[in-house]
Amino acid sequence: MADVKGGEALLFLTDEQLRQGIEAMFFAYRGFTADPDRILETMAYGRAHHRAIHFIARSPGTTVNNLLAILGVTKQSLNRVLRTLIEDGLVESRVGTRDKRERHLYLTDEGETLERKLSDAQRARMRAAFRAAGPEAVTGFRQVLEAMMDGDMRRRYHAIRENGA
Amino acid sequence: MADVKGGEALLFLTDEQLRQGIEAMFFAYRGFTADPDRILETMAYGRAHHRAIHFIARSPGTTVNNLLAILGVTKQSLNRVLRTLIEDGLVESRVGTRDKRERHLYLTDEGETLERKLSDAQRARMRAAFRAAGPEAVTGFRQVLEAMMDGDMRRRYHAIRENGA
DNA sequence: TTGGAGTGTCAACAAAGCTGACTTACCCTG
DNA sequence: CAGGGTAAGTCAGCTTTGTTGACACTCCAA
Repeated sequence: MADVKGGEALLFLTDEQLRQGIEAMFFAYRGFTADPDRILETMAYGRAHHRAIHFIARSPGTTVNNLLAILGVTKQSLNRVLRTLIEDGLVESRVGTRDKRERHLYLTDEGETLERKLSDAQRARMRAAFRAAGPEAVTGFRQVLEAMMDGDMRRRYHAIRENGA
Repeated sequence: MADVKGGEALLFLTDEQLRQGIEAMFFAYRGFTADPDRILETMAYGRAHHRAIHFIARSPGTTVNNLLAILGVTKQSLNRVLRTLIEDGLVESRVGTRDKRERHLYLTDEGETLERKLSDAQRARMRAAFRAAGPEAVTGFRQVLEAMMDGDMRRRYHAIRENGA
């Protein structure tokens, strides 16, 4: 393992290579969020609303606490976003049946319409990038991103994959 | 897992695959910024300061206008950040010799010390991710990220690579 | 029945983005 | 050399999205 890597490591782990990776992340993330941002700024919503909508769409019936952990923000911050989405009729909050303290979150039809609009735009860019780079590059892309995550984020990433399939 | 892979080449543009790519970007970006953020929050600086410091370090003598274009923010927003960095003696602003309207930006020794501290942390994570994923994955990672950028960001990305080498 | 967990809310604040309007200094061209 | 445009800086005011801290309510479980 260490031997195999020795020569290659010297080539691709120079500071210059790493810096380029860092800058690639920075510029690519801008592109990644650009399309949804453009849509959102025509309404009274921001990126935070998009994130909430995305993960509610992905795991319908998720609790507030679970969403909190996924998004990594305080409940006060999430609550403000969630409240506007509920007021505007995009998200429905149902009291739990098993545990009535919990609120389970669902998108309404209107919420799903917006979700589709946002994710269509984001997926279109992702699709174009995947297509341009090719399937092998996509595999590598995902491997590096996964390795870049913090441990608990990686766990959540996998949990959602199982859930959302 | 191995036999699934053949089909993956055909299936990698399904909505589910694209969604996983989107979520991978989200969670990975969190990891990407986590280490510098931890360092920055012990001082009076934020992510915006880090970005300015990074690109000044990368292209010493860059002008305010150039930095503006790279970062994609308004001059008012950048100016606030830059002003504190100059006041604190991390960045030096020199009047241009050829064109005296321009200010050329350099890191001071103190600025370079912080830059190194931040970028060491970020590079360490990038290095670990690159090492874990392997050189082929790194190539794919960069191909996909580059394809995800907006056109002018891609141009800047390459311009910096030439500059910074 | 009491303690703790999950949730929601209020208040106050900070970081970092935005627009618009304006000044100062400077370059370049007619 | 005058005028128009460019680079930078600044002031004021606003928005989004994050933060703490304090507190109330509901409900489960020991």
